[in-house]
Amino acid sequence: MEEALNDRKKRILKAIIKTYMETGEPVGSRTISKYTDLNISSATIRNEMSDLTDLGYIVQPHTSAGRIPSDKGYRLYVDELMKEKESEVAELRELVLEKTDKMEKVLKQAAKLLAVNTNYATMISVPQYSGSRLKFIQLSRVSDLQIVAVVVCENNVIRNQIINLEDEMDDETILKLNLLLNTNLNGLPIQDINLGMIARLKEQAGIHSGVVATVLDAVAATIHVDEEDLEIYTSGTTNLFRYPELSDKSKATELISAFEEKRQLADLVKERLSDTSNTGIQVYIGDESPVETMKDCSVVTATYELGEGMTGTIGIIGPKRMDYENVVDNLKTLKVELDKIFGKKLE
Amino acid sequence: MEEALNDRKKRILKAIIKTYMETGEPVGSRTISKYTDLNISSATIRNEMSDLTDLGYIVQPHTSAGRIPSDKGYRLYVDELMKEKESEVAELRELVLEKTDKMEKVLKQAAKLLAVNTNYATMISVPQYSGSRLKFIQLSRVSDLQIVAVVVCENNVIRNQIINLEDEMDDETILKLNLLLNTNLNGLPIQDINLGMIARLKEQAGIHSGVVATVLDAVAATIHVDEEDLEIYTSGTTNLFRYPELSDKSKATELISAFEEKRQLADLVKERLSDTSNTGIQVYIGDESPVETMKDCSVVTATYELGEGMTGTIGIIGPKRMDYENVVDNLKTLKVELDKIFGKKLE
DNA sequence: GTTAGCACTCATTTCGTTAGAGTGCTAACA
DNA sequence: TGTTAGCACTCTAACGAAATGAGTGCTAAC
Repeated sequence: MEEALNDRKKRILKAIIKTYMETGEPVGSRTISKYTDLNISSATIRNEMSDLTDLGYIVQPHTSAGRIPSDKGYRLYVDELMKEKESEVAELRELVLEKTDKMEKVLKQAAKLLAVNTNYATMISVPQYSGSRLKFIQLSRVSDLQIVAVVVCENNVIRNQIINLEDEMDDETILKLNLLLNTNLNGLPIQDINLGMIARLKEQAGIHSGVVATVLDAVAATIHVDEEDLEIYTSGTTNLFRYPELSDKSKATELISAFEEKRQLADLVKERLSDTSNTGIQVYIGDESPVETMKDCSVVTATYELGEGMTGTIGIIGPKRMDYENVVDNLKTLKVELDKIFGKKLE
Repeated sequence: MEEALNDRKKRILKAIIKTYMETGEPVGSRTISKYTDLNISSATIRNEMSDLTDLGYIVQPHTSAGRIPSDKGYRLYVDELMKEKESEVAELRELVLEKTDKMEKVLKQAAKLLAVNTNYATMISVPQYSGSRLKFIQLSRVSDLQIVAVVVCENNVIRNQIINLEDEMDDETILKLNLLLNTNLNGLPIQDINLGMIARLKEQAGIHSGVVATVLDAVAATIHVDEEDLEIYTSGTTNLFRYPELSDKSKATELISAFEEKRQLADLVKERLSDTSNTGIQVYIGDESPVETMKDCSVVTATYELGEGMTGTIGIIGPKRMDYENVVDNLKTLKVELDKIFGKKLE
């Protein structure tokens, strides 16, 4: 029974899905019969539809209603039927991203653009900089009892933190500390700078160990960003209201909360990062989604890179009947666009 | 006709408002008649209600429905009736804010807490640091063609930016620039560091004017944050779904969008900042709101300070029938709590 | 001034009916 | 054997009439 569908069945399935994508209503045999390409009577369509139902590609909400695609149906569409068409469509709207210095702004804008272009909800995660190497550390005195630690990574991400001291620290000590930190840490991958490493440095610092310990701890904290701190921008969440199948109160509440809280979105990002095998774009349909809340949606994600192992995730969340072609195309162009922007200068 | 209401009318109005706050349904004379405190028959109540309707404190959605408070009614409640009760209620839930170093985290958490405590939507703006003074600037070389500018303000807010150079810059020049910047700018209020000032500095720099100009511009940009950049955290937007009068699709969409876009929330913050006269907490009922989108809501805002003229705004947005006492109390305690945290150490 | 009583209004609910979309099956046709 | 026309059947959505009931306003009596 898991044999490949014959051509006609595929064409009918495709017609059903396309129609359902537009209308959001169950589609009946007569509608498909009038569908341009195929000249088959509704009765024949009915027979085929009956088969497709048995095979699990479409379902009937109730007797005497039309059919709607099942997850399995969408899956086939995304894997096979859609690709056939891909070359035909093309013609992408151009994504005009302002060239601005601030990565943050670019990303916010990208999310917004994507939302406007697709009419779905979008998210984009700020790249994590694990894997990147440390380029430069500098401690500077700001006032008597405060120094500021500035950490620059190879990919030009900057972190900083004010360190409050118990006792004053003379300029010479600060200079020494700077030297110590830079000679020992520069060029090291961020994740190698762990507690053990810091402990060894503390020993080397020797004399001033008291104050130095404070400073080193602070530096370590500065370098290591909390997992929790994963930043995510979202846009177009209210687009979800456009789709009746998602906009009843309880579903909408759950979804919008997910977008506001962002914690669940972070799971999407993690899922994406751990999935190394991939060409770049991943489609989750319904239950396939790594996020429980989105089991009535489809989620399409892409990763973008900006060198040195910094990867971010873009996600589009919409109804299962989302326009997969358009979404995938948009993601592809956005990926290219982001590469162009971030390939040159960062932040 | 604008005479003060007699005591009984006030008590009845208060009873109507309190009841409506709980139920969200128009309240009838019989309901009020059974209301504990007052022993008056429903017929009498009807007469009084008729008067209150004429005076504009309550309205009738349609003949043969109960009454609901008008904006004017709520206003009276907030200004007079509520205060009477305030002392009775008190007993605030304690707001437990984790003591963390990151201002950002504290604020996010505060918004969330407030949302959970009140069941309304909340926002909190990251304090702008206009008015603060410059404490320290440091340029450091990061690589051959890059230097990083770190700017620290008196309130310990740190900004930084990578500056890409056209030509190499020797250590001595960087040292000189550091000196130049610090001697000229330290202690100056941020807003005084404008283009004119920068132009003068450029002249002083003399020889290397080419490169120096780039650097100075970058520093200026670093210091001056866009008005647009006002950061706002929100929480509990989906709480708005709890109130039927706000959760029909079009209203909900508009409101949730407002919270996502944040631009409109920024108007709230601005309104708040320009309003100097105030004791701290402001209640906008319905049309009084500075934000058009929220004309069906009530908005309660408070400002919190963290020294050096840095002020942020907290806002609670809910239905007109919000529990004003509780909201105001919560805001008051949160203000105190934020003062406690930020009074000592920042960011 | 307060209250009981009553007629009246109007939104909401209920329930039966209808209309229509769509199916499944059978029988005929190529 | 695959395709099609035709028809009975199913089930939802839409409609409308009637019942319900909450609430008012007014009048008359206390």
